[in-house]
Amino acid sequence: MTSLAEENYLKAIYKLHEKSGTIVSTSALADSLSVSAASITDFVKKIALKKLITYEKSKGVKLTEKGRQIALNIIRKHRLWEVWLVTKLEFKWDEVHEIAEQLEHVVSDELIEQLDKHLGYPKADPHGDLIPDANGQFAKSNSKPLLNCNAGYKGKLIGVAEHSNSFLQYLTKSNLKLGDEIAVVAIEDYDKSFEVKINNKDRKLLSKEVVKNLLVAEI
Amino acid sequence: MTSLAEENYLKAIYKLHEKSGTIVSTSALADSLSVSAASITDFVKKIALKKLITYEKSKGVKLTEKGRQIALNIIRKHRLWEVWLVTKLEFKWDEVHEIAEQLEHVVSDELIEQLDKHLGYPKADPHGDLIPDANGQFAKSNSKPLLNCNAGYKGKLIGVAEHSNSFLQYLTKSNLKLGDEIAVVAIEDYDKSFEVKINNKDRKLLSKEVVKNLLVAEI
DNA sequence: ATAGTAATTTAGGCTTACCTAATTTTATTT
DNA sequence: AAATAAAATTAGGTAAGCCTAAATTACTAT
Repeated sequence: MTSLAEENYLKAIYKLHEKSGTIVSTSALADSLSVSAASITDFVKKIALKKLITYEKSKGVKLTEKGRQIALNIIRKHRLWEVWLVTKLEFKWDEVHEIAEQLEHVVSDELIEQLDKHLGYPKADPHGDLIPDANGQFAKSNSKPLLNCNAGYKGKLIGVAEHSNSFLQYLTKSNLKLGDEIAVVAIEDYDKSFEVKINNKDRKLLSKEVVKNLLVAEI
Repeated sequence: MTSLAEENYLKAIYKLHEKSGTIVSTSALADSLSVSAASITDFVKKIALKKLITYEKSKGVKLTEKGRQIALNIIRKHRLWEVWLVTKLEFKWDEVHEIAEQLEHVVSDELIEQLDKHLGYPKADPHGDLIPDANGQFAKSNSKPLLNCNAGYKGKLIGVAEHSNSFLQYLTKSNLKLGDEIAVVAIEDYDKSFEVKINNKDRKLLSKEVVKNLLVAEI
């Protein structure tokens, strides 16, 4: 029904739209999928005929509701597999992406149902990203970047806004993980670096770059 | 490195050779892969150039050691995934084949290592088929078809020689499963049907067709 | 407003893995 | 051994998903 390439295009479009909020350009897609712009134009025309996206010549593409549901299903599968890899197979959070990238394309609704059950119906993946349900519905979340918080704020680290290996490994090295309690002791006005206290114990200095990518919520 | 199609061809050649013991013919492969004979000839020439098989024009193909190792690795992955599906995800033994058929192509040595560990290093899949180790080595097995046993024989059901859904469902319906103790009470000479006793309790009549496909071993 | 640059599309091609129809080779039967 | 049937191969073609190079369209800056 939906080819591997189609699934990857739809997922990429979803993610780029999520990031920018706008119509997705040919070059953004080409970049994200590591495919030439010419190939994108070709492919995009084809899946537009299948009503998975709308395509405005020279402007870009948008997902239709049908395309969006397919993208969300892939994302659901990807995140469930990541949970499995970390909780059952002892992988680290920076080791699961490429494997989940393959597993997400396995086709079987019963498999995903049983996997979800096996994992205890998790709401988020190992990076704190919410897992949409079988209908593409997300739970509500009131997380915000730590950067937006003031001195005195106290909350829990519930996700990261950046998934690069280097960032994830930096956090691991710094002994920061999801669930940790973070209290903002002080904010340096000059460079927006944060002095924080982790789990009421360790004091740490975090750069603006870092706190921008830490997502926190009320305890 | 190895494409999906290549993996499936190598696996099919392995299985056909296992069954027949001979060189594998174009038509047997065409049949098994549901692909035209002409396509088989084409493809077989290509993978012969890659030294995965040897190809004798108009006679058939054989795996090279390299091809055999790839085939065994796919079989290893397939069987490990089947164990996972049955033991962790609560699937029935007649429901796992098509899903494992997809999962077997996921590429990650660490994944398979961790999966193997997670499952407790199983030696056999849910149908009793042995799982080769990472070097393509099988454990020894002394199973034989129940058909080859005499009246008075007592053994354990450790595998099946036929994997069709209808056979597996027949066994399930008959309340026969791996691990059951089977004692041969009598053999009807006329049609080679077996009267057996299961787990020292239920008496059952099994046709020749059935006992041919039940693999037993000493307790 | 127009030149220059960047983004996009068109045109023409390639590879992989398939196909059908025609031909050739091998096996079987009389 | 010749005739027939079955199996395998060759020849020519297709669709999917990619490519480069050239042409076009859109954006930016003076």
